[in-house]
Amino acid sequence: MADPIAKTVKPLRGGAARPAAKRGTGARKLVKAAQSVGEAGDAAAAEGARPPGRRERAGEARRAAILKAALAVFARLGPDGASVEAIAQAAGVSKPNLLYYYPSKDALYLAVLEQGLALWLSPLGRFTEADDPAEAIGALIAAKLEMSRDHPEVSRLFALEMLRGAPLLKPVLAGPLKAVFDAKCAVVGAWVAAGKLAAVDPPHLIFAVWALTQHYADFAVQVRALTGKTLTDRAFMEETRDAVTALVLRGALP
Amino acid sequence: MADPIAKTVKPLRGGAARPAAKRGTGARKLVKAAQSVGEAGDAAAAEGARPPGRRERAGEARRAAILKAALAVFARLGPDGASVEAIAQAAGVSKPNLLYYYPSKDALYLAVLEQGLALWLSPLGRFTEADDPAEAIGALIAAKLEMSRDHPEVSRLFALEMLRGAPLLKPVLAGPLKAVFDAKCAVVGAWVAAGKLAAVDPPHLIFAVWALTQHYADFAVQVRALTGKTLTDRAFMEETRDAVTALVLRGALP
DNA sequence: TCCAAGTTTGACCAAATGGTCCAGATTTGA
DNA sequence: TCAAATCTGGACCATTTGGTCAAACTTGGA
Repeated sequence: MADPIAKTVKPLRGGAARPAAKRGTGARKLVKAAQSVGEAGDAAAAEGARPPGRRERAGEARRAAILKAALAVFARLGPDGASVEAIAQAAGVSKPNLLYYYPSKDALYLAVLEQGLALWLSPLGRFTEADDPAEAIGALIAAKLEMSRDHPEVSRLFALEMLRGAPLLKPVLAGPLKAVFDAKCAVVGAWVAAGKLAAVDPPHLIFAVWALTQHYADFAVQVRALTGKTLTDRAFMEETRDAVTALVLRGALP
Repeated sequence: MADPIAKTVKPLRGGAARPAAKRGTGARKLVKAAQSVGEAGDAAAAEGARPPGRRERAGEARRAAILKAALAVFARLGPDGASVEAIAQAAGVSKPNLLYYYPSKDALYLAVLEQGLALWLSPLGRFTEADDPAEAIGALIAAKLEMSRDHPEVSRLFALEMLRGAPLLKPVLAGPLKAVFDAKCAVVGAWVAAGKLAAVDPPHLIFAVWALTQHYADFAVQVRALTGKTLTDRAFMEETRDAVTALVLRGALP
């Protein structure tokens, strides 16, 4: 895939009308998705609020199945290694049918990325200066680790994007993510100033939490090879959470 | 690339003799490379110790150029996204010429991996029970961070491999790496038992060092987007080293 | 100088793959 | 019940790409 964005923007082919799915294009779409993280779900309710017929529901299910399969395949093989055919097969759908719902591989990839974005960003939730640092940081670590356990493919997908140099994500990083990041850095800074935290460097503290928690998803194979355990193992999950939390808190508390 | 190993093992084509380059095949090769990490360099000296003529040297240079270009391209685009043509171009060589030195894309990929392996494994150097924990851990962190600064592509390449599920590396992980890992865990365990270290969980401590240091190479785009800095920035490098070291040591020392 | 071995490349080939067409099946709404 | 709208998938196409071939070009040594 050369330039996902450029190829995605193209005239619709003449035939039958397509299910409404492409609002916004390329990276802009991702930024928009990222910004609406905290907002209310955009489910029905908005415009044409007619009850979904059997057909519509089936279509939505198919679309979801495709998206799910695509996430799995993209996260494992990467956007280049994954073939449309393979994704279609994994979703139990014919290739042309997949292309009916998502007009191109790039569009599909973008959709997968978009879908994962909210989930990916969510753990850096809303903790404020007023919160207790130990509790807030502990909660963040727990949330990120659960994310690594329950949605490792999402973590891997974004890791993959980072490794490629984040061609699609850069706007998100520089925009919405930076905004949240700066805000959280400020909170940490305030904690430090208030003497609630040792003199840690806020950005590095946040990087540390990310790195420590994502490691168990992105490098799961290595972790498994070396310890024989996975986060799905209840005991290992708790052990990991305790170890990471202890490390960070002991390192950050006064 | 479906199965790098299977495709690599194939009869040499009938024509001219190939430069001796393929000893061992596929994953076995990688394990061998990993095992010989500490050993002396296998430069000349061995068999035919005649002085290298101009031609031979030129060939070796070309081979090195190809390997270097391949590392860069593979690390950025992944083994599937990288085309032989692109690598050849980056190396300033024609495609058939590249294929002359490395009989297939898979073989080249394997060679790149093999080359990086020693470097990748080396930082987990030789620290023993007798060493001072703070010093040893500090040195490890420093070494890994330098690695992230000076050879980020290597780090990314291996991260990529992990994300794909380490099809080629699994034997290395389960073999040589696990051996070193277990040994180092034992050392950490001994430190804990001797009261030189708090009651940390050895595997998680090591994972922590890996995760914290590799993050700055693998997620360099994100770090740059959020802080505007890179490890190549001297001040940022030191700041990072201090932050990571402080975090780990404060978390691990009694 | 001449030759055999090694090196380089333009032209080509076959497979894989993203994407298109179209004809037929299925729903939906009137 | 019927026509319009929407789905579905087999056949097909163009491009990309890993890899091959044969012919031309270097180079080191007898």
